[in-house]
This record gives sequence, structure tokens and C-alpha cells, in this order.
Amino acid sequence: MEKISFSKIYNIAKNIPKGKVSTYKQIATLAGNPRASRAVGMAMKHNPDTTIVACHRVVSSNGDMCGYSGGKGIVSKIEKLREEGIEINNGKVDLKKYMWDGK
DNA sequence: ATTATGACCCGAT
DNA sequence: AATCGGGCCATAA
Repeated sequence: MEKISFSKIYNIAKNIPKGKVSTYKQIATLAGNPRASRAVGMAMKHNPDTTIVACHRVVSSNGDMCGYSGGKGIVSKIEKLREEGIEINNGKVDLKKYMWDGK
């Protein structure tokens, strides 16, 4: 098993289509290790280019919002998601509708 | 090289 | 349903 790296995570995250969201667990799984969800979050934190990596389209597996160290943090994240056309209910995203297929 | 941390997840209570 | 605790990953210091 080859350990996953940030580059792998960024490569996947930047492939998330507009109007869709992904979860740390989902990305970790696509990266090759479903248990690296934590490392994925760290990668987003160390996100080199928010314009390339749609870190704001990444939420927790239960659809809840978490982290984000931008301007207003979570608030900015929600604003951006809404701009993408994604609905936020009680600070949570409807994964049943917006969960990224992974392709 | 080792320790500690963090934008997590899951099972148990 | 909500809360608590423990476990895993890769990286930063």
C-alpha cells in the first residue's frame, strides 16, 4: 500500500464539479485510504490554492459543516456553497442531492 | 527522528 | 437523538 499525499487529495478536490459537494471520507476513499479523512482535512487546511482546490465544496460525511479558515470561516463556506446553488439546511448540506458521484 | 496536532469518522453510552 | 471517547491518517514543529 502506498500512502496517500496532499497532492493526491488536491487533485481529487479540484475535480469536484460546481453545484456538487464531497466529503472528507469520500475524498480519502478516492485517494486510496478511506481512513485518511483526517489527513484530507489537513490537506484542505494547508490548501495552497483555494481557487484550484474547491475546499469549500468539501464537508463532513454527515453533511455537516466543519473547519474552514477563510474570511468568516464557516460563514464564508456556506455563502460560497449557496452561490454554487447548494442548499444549506440547519448548517448542513443535503448529501442525498449534492453528494459528488466521484467522477 | 519523535511528538503532537487537526477542516474526521464510528461505535458505544 | 445527542453526547463521549477512542482510533487512523498524513503533515508540521
